Amino acid sequence: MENECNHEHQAQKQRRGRGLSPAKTAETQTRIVKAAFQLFISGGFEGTRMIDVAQQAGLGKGTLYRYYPTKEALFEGVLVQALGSTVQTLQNPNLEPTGSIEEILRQAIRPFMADLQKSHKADLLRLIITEGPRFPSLVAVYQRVVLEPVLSAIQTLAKQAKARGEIKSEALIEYPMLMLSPGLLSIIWNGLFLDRQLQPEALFDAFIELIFVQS
Amino acid sequence: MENECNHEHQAQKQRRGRGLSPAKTAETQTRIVKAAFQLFISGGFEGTRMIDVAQQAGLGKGTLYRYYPTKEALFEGVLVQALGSTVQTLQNPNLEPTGSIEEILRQAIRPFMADLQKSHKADLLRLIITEGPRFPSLVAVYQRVVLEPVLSAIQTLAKQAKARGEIKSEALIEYPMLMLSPGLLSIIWNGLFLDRQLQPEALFDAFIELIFVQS
Amino acid sequence: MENECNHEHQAQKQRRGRGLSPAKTAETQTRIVKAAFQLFISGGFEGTRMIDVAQQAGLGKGTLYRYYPTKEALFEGVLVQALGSTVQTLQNPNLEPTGSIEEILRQAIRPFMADLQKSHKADLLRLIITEGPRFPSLVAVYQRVVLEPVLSAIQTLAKQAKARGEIKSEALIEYPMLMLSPGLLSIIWNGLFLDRQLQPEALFDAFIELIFVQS
Amino acid sequence: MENECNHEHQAQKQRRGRGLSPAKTAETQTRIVKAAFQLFISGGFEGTRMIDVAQQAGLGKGTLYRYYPTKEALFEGVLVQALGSTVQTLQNPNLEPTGSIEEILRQAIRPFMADLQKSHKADLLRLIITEGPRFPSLVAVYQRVVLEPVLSAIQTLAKQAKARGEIKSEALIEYPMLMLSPGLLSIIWNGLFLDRQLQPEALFDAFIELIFVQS
DNA sequence: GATGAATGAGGTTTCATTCAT
DNA sequence: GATGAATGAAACCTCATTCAT
Repeated sequence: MENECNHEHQAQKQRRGRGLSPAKTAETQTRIVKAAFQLFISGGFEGTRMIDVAQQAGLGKGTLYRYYPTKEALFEGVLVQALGSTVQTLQNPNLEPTGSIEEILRQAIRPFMADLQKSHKADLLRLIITEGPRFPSLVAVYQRVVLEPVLSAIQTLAKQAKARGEIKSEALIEYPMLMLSPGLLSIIWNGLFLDRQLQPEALFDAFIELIFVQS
Repeated sequence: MENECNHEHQAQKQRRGRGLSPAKTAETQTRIVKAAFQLFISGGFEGTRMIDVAQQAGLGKGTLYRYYPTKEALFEGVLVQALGSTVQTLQNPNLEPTGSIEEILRQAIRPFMADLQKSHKADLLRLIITEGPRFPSLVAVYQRVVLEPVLSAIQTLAKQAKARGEIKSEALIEYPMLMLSPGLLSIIWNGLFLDRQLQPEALFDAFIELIFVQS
Repeated sequence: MENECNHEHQAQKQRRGRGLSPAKTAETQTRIVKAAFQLFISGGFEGTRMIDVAQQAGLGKGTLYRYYPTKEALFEGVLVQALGSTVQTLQNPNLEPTGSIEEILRQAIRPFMADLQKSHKADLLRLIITEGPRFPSLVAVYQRVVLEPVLSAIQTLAKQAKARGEIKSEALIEYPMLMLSPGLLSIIWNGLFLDRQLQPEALFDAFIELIFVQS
Repeated sequence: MENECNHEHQAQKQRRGRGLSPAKTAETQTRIVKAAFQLFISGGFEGTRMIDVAQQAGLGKGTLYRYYPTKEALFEGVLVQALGSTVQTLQNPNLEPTGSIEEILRQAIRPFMADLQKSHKADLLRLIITEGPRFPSLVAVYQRVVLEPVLSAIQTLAKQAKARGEIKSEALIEYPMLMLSPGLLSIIWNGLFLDRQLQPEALFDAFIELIFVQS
């Protein structure tokens, strides 16, 4: 009753106070990352000004630079942070070996597709795609911690499917990334054609159907 | 103060036309577009300076501005021009109705895939993807003159395939863009992972195989 | 919340005084001055950051500002302090009236020259020379407490020398600062040409020799 | 009578025009160097803002950067230019071998001393002294093109004087820079004690008198 | 017609200083 | 008393754009 949401108010209201606080640091960090991610998403790297990030986070410019020494560092920091949650998602293998490979694929990948939109993974990916050439190290990290594991898993499944005869072609063994192409397509598509969005799950379902629903 | 040398711009070249030497102009245009395209490809919109375009084209900055009044205009002009050749490619339907849909698809789309790399269509697409949000009108043009016709054609083929029983699923009818996802994947992939390039045709072949080579 | 420990600042040390532990304070002062002097020497006024001074002194920025309210105050405080030891050195007149003026000059000034390097007087002088225009009050103090007394003493000696016939010229009476020029030269020289240092004493000796070893 | 100082007016009046001119470039260059030198003299390197230089020169910031890509480059450029005139002065040896070494020294060095003030050589020297540590390359140039030749010449004269018996001491042979110390003293002195300026020539005369007028 | 010198808004970054804890 | 997170004025530098020649 008294003022339980006291600090929340302050965060919103752009507190002019400059005091220190033992745990405020973490909150400031969070505010920065959140603001920066949002702005980088909509404006890209070049299109985002440091002062906008600061204002969006309710901070002064200088504060930003206490946490990230350059705009590049901010960008990388934000993306690496965002990448962390992606990796966490991936670490829920959740692969029940019961059922056909088709089932397993659906179970394993579809949730990720569905998650692309709800979480900001699609935005993250779009950012990496768009700004990748400027941040090769970021791309390398992404490749190592996200892409390679996923491709390996898909390849393994593809081999099983081939072994079990559920798939005739070896194409998926050689090009496991094909399985991700519907997701990629939806990300790019939705980034360009704002008035005609595609559901990644729907696209993925269609893709699976195309592959398996034959005979 | 007086204006007696009104026709001074004619003096340079042939007397006939009133405009600036049309041949020279066209060549300069070409040089600009070529230089700008190349630079936009490697540096993106923000990363390309007008003076670099001018120098690359062997011109002065002022001259560049005679042809394109702003950097935006230059970018759009360049992309629209590049788009033109894409459209030309598309207008060779070349669809021989003989053979299975699979054959037709291969015949129709695979050359385009193979062409992605050789011509600079992949680069063009990457540019549109990257800078699209900043140039919505460009995206609209691309959608209208390239994407829609292609998707329509694919859809038509997909309907035929379904009708003929060559494909069981209706997925491709609803989501014809799926047929383009291997190409898109290779474009994005090659833009990010410079040390492990994917051949669009190979990816497309694998995709077709995955769909059709069943049981 | 409660305030019963109003005297908490006493608790740290002896009960008697009310002020902040005087010993601690003095030590902190010393640390600050030492750190700041060192940094001002190598970086000049503009080139020295307050945070570096604080860190070098093992303090927080805020603490630094408790002792010196501005960077200017710190600079002046440091230099005035350093000036103090110079003055002390000067107050050992040590002028034994026995022997020639040449002897007395050597005895009186040479130790000071030799001291220039060992102590940081050369650095101090260089700082005053370099930053003087920004701190006129400092220069005035230096002029009053160091320069004038020294010049007076030299002048007195020069008059004696003239009276005794040890020097023919009256130049040194009118321009007593000439006697300091070898020291100044070495300070400036050593500040510029780090790889070819000059010993102030050697230069001073040469100067004296030049003046007196004639006939 | 008509308007002979026509262009001078424009220079003063901060011409807003942006036009190009084949020879205006040199004038702009001159304006920049002049303005920058003046400001660097009074404010030092750190104390001079690029925008002030631009305004003082009647130019926009950007124009400054067309001519000098960084503040450091501007500083070095200005000093090197100023150094040029110093070197020119030195190249009038003007040493008439008639008369005593004392005469020659007076003839050779005194004009330079007298020139220190009138031209801006004293200011130049003060700048080099003050900012030297930040611009070692500049110091090296100065050492090579100005200092070494001068010291060599002095040394040669000192040897002659010794050989002729005009000087008993070898001090000047080993430390030829002593001959410059009165000049240096006056430069430093005048920079610090604005209300009690010393004439370099007077100081130099006194110095010479001290050395030669003996017995 | 072509040119490039000139411009200045706008962006990044630094750092002296404050003050809540 | 001490601390360092927060602040924002101010400095450097870039580059799209203009226009006199």
